[in-house]
Amino acid sequence: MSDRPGLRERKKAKTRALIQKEALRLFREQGYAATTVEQIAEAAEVAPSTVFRYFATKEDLVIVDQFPPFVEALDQVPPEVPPIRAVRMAMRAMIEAQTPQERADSLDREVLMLTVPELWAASIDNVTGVATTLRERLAAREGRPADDPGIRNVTGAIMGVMVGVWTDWVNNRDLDAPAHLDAALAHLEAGLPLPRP
Amino acid sequence: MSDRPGLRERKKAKTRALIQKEALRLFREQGYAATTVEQIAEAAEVAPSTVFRYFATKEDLVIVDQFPPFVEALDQVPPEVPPIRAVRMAMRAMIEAQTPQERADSLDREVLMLTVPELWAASIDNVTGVATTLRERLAAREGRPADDPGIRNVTGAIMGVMVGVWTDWVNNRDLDAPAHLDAALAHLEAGLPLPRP
DNA sequence: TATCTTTTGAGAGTCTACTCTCAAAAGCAT
DNA sequence: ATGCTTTTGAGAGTAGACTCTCAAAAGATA
Repeated sequence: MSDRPGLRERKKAKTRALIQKEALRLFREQGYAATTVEQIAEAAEVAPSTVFRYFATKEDLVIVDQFPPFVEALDQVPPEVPPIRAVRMAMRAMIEAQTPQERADSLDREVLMLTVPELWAASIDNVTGVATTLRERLAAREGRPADDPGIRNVTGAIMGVMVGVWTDWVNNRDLDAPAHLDAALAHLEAGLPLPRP
Repeated sequence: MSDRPGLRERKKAKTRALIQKEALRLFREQGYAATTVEQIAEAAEVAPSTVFRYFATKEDLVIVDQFPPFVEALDQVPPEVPPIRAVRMAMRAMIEAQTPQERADSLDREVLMLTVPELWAASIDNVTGVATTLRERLAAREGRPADDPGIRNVTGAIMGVMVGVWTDWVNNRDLDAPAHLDAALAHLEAGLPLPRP
């Protein structure tokens, strides 16, 4: 009854990964809209219909739900830690848990998502889902109702600051994104002071 | 040489407005994706090709650039006012300058944009444009470079808080959006305190 | 009214994501 | 090897956004 995946399963996983890899490469090289599913199929050496068997829509080739690990990390931060600091810590923990390869891949994918409007659209459910979950968790931590405006504002500000860092990073890939993210959250935590010269 | 618009021009404007009005109605009633351009044409009693003559894409039926008035309002706030407060004041000024009808219409359109992923995508250029402009103006006000991380964080937080209010409002249209927006910015201005029970 | 210009409708045509069907191929179990 | 199940490829088909063309309609001009 040992069920280590059989050849069939392994092959499926391989095909799936290959299709996605080729798709991302083509998207990067010629743009998302300019790449047809047919081209992807050809690059991955499968039939177009096979592509759709693995990914229901073209957009699904890019979208990944990266959130669960973050929530886990957040849940491990002791509840007396205030919200923004908790998010900061969870963020760090998550990033440190990734291998450099994983980190590079996920950042890569994020660039695509932030850069291509269609993808940003397709992932919006994801993003609002993240915001909602984050809000619920933070509310729970603080012993407040989920619809508390204060919690909503904190969550919004966190998301906004993160998007700010991302976009900066998209425009300048040399930036150390994790470090900037941490610094930005620290700044937010301090109440966003802007000392005048 | 007086050129008050002739009949032709007036008719064009009317047709354009009618098409857009019918489109928005249909989008509201049956959803964006479920509404075909053919239906819009039929509702507006024009040929489908006419719809495309007025609006290059289906998305263009919804998208409007609402930002310039806000920038103007912001520029009128004296430079010694700190950024978040300045935004707050500009926001208020802008809202108060609208007629109730205009206000209702623009809020209506915003719901659509926030609700329908395709539209959110189509307007993303607009949104990032807003963020960029806002960032530049705030940087100028504070006498800092446009790429200052502190300014980026403030801008991001402002945008994030605003989106938070919008989404709350989408889920509960009875909310007094302008009031909530103002309160949220005030909260942000105060450094997002969350006193524990 | 007669002529010139602009706008419109009709409709055929393109492109591409996505669906469906069915038979061939490939892994699987005995 | 033999039959059973799953996966695949081939290919035809649909839908809907968007394009193009051309002749008819309508506004402008004199």
